[in-house]
Amino acid sequence: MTTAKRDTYTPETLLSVAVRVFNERGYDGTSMEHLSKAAGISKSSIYHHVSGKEELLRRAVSRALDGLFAILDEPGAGRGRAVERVEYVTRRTVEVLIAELPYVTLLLRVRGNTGTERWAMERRREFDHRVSELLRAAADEGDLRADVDIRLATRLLFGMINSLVEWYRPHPDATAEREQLAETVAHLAFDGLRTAR
Amino acid sequence: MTTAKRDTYTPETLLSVAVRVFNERGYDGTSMEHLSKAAGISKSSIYHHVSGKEELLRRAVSRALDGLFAILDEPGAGRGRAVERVEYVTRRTVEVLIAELPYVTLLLRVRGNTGTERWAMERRREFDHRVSELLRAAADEGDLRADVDIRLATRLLFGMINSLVEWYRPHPDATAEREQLAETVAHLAFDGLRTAR
DNA sequence: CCTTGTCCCGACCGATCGTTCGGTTACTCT
DNA sequence: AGAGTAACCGAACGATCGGTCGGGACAAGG
Repeated sequence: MTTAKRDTYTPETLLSVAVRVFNERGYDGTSMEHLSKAAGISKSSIYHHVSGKEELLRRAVSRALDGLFAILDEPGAGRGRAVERVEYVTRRTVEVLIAELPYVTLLLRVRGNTGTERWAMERRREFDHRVSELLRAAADEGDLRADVDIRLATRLLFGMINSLVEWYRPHPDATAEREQLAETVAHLAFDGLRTAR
Repeated sequence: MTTAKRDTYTPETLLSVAVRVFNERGYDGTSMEHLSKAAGISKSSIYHHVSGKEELLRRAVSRALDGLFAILDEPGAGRGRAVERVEYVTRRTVEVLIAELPYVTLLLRVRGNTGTERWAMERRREFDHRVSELLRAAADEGDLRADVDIRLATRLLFGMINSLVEWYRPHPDATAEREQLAETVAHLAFDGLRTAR
């Protein structure tokens, strides 16, 4: 079963163009006219492939959310000491965020103006909550500093990771770079910036 | 010289309403109609106080930028070892970010669609660069881990700090809470999350 | 009383928004 | 060749966009 080569748009290829423009101009700042110029087809032709602007948003954030939630089902997130599971999830979150960069970028920027956006925000909160539980478990096992509030630490940790979408621009063919980035993030989060005292 | 009490809007009081709505709906997602409903005056009356939507944005991000740049002129940012200056700027950035939370929030979300937005992004990059130079100096003095790339560390540090705007909601009358938050952020960034090994 | 200026309003402007529609092109299958 | 259909288009829809305009309400000063 081979996928026939197409020189026309599919919902998926159209999505990749749309997400790029959404991230450049913001979702609300992007008109269907902008999308049609970027895709090289007329505005009305877009509606042959997708039902409208909001479906493009829904497809994009769904892809991002699926990638993130899949991390929690991986073996590394479910066995070992909690602190090791947190480190694993941290690293993998960085990797997924990079692998699906434009989609996660869009996810992290939704403001809640539409039903789709509110649904995405809720799912994202759920993911954060699952990781927060892991951090809590690691604290209970004595592997995290006792003087730091867990909810605060969770938010700062995600703040650091999620900020990647604001500045990281991947090199092509640089899987090593990606792994090292994940390593550095985890290293910084758990061991800090300062030299050992 | 006393400021006469007013029961009508000034550009400043109107700004505080506008910024709140901008942050709730996004700048592009906010119409002048939205602002007029939130302010309780008609759409056309807004133009009696400000020249238009973009002036509101410019006033808001200017206020945020002025607060941030003022940190760099404070004595604590200019004397002592570089690593201490960085810690000071980190703490003060958190404090200013909280003190001017809605304005900084708006600043951190501009996408560059208009001239005002691009100007704001450029000024913000300049601030980041100034702090990055401090980190570089601290690394040269041997006070930061040698195995971490400075530009990467700068971005992660700012990512962590700036993420505050996404979740921190200040209590009224909680200056102690604010100082402790700044302390925790600095502590986490420089000493890490893990218990001492 | 009348003027002056501040503050505000409803009505309206041209432009643009997301979306729809009727119809044309171009490829696939028989 | 002819039928069927996926892909696409220009034109237009009602709604809403940011912004303008002429004028009314009201307080202060004469």
